[in-house]
Amino acid sequence: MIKYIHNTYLEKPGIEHVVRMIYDCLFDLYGPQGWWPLIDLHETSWETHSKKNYTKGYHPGNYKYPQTSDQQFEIIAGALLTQNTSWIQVEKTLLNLKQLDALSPEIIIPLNLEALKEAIKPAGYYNQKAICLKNLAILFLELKHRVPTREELLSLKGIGPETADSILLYAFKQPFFVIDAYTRRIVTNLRLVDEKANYDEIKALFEGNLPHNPVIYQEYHALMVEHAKRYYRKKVSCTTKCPLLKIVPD
DNA sequence: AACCAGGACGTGA
DNA sequence: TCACGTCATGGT
Repeated sequence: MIKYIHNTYLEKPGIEHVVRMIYDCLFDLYGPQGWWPLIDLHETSWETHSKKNYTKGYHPGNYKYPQTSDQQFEIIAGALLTQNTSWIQVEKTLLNLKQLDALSPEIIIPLNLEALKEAIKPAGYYNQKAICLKNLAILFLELKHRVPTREELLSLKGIGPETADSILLYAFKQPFFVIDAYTRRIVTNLRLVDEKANYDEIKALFEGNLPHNPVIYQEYHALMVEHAKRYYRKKVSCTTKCPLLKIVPD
């Protein structure tokens, strides 16, 4: 008996196995990624990090972050700032904000808008991002340590599905899988979804075939980014050499 | 010197 | 719904 389902990936047998195998393969290749990066981690946490993979800001194998309210807000800010922007530019902006002592919502909200825009400049789109960052700060305080709903985040102008999921997954450790441009390129190249699949369809591919575990979601997403940086750059991309092609059917 | 980077939004078809 | 232009800085 044949089930008719719109999404092509559901027509393929064993998709759950494929999704989990990709994770195992990437983890074997690259190891834990230590997302979300934070601009300065406590010195005491150094020993608990696997030193050899450690890059500034990342904390591979350590899933206890964020530990403070300010770290939580730093992740939220980073998720917004990195929209269509490389992380190096986001780091500059985060350091600018830190210099203004503005990496906390209480300071950002009353901060002079022009000063905020100036700090955000390295990350681009500074006019929109400055407004949005203030609105995020306001929402964050209104929450009073409650976890926001996805709808609350999406209701803010400038917060789309990926940023909302990033905030929920990395700042609040909720099981919302993040789909970014890299992840899209990989799963379409592997023919796991149709090329014109929308955000929610790709999201469902992962959420529907993995344990609803935020640690797995975090690691998986970060691994996809690392992998894509090696095989799926827009220029000089070598998608035909992607090692995952060997373990995926077809 | 174009092209791209861990997107989102407004518009018109 | 969906394709397309726009937002903007700084790397390669």
